[in-house]
Amino acid sequence: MNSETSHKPTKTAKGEQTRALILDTALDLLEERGYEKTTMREIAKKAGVSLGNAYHYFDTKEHLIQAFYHRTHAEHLAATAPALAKHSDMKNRLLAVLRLKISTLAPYHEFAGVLFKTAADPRSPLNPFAHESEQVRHDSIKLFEEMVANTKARIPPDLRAELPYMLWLYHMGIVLFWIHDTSAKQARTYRLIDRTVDLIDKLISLASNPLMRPVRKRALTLVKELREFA
Amino acid sequence: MNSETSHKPTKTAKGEQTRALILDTALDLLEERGYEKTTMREIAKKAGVSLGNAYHYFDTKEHLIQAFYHRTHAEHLAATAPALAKHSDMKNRLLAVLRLKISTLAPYHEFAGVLFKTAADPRSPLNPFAHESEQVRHDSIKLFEEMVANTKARIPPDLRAELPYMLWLYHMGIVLFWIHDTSAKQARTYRLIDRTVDLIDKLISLASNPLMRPVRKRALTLVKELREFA
DNA sequence: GACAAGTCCTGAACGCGTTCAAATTACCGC
DNA sequence: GCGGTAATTTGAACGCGTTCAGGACTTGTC
Repeated sequence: MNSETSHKPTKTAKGEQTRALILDTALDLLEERGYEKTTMREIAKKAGVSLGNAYHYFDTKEHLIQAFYHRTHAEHLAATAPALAKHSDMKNRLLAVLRLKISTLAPYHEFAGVLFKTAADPRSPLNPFAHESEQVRHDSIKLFEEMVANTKARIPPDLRAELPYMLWLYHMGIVLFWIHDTSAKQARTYRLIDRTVDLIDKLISLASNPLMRPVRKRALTLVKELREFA
Repeated sequence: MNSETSHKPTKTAKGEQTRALILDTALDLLEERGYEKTTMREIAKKAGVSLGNAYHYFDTKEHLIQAFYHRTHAEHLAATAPALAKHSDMKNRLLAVLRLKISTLAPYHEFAGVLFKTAADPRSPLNPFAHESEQVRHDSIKLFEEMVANTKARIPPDLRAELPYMLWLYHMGIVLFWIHDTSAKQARTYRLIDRTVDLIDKLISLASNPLMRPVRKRALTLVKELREFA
């Protein structure tokens, strides 16, 4: 909650306070009613500030979503720590990280559609590859870096180097699936996670086989380019 | 142009005419100025109809995009025919299909961002997995089905059955990359196509190896579920 | 404690997508 | 032709996100 460190700072203490007030009010309303049904006028009114003032702190309505990213990411990170301490093998770690991701996001399922809608727009500052989201993206990838770094499995260095980014991309795919998943309690997403993690584990072993070196090298070059593209 | 067969028909001939007029005007303006800068008022005015009338034929501004889908898909399909006749191996076919996809879409690069933005919203009728887009999606996949069906490479039947859908998904990924690609003439996208097609060709051979059967089975079950989910 | 230089805050106004009741026009059986 | 029904068309109105000129307030300086 108090981790909103990534916005341009206000000049006075009062400003900071107002900003936080608006943001908390906004996130409450957004969670309660969804994105479209929450208006900037409502947010301002409930926060007890003028409409124009809300726009003083948040350039657009979409910018409020950036804060949402930070909040859920922080929650996810916190939830993740004990699980990572408990398991030392990558398969179980990956499983835990992904399940926690979904359970963290669960309250926002209805709202998440808009989130990804705006995120998919290349011109939006919110798209995960945009400059403005670099901080969150980096933090997010870092989680997978640590996951990979501490695992003892025999993984060739070239693969090990790109694996965090690949897993991050994979995790984005899972979230995308979850957004479209209307099954009860998002059961399908959890099932997909179980299956894909299993498969990924197998594929990593496979790709680590010396015989696979040429294909692996080629694929990794590709991933590297993709990563640098962003 | 005359292939807009997928909308609920108007009741009079005049209506059909008006609808076409609005649509053509809209697509012209959208291509010229992009999505946000084109207003419904402008479209109506240039088409010589009232604002309300435009809304009589197109429920929302986004619905105009559906027509865009149809148009570019038809163009792509037409452009694709000679290339498919020329090549009989899958690698070159896939290469041709994808390159033509990008060159067909090229004029709309700026506009395509919004297109995918709305397409990513699970509640939008335009998202490629939605019911309303079933027709276009099906047609689009059909192209890959034919591509796979006519190829003589030794591909196990289980893989062959799912390959069209997998290639379609892959092709969506390429389009997504293209949308974010700001390099001159979208050179990076073309390079990505060259590389990935090459890799995919290798991976298909690999996956066809009898030793790979267990992993392949498992992966294909997953893909099948994914496909049926949509 | 007065002044200046910001910063914070206000609310009216703009243009947009969208809706709707009512007016107009086309169609069809007689 | 004629009337009636239904489709087409209109334009005013609504609520929204966003902008902006200006007022109120804070902070630092002497």
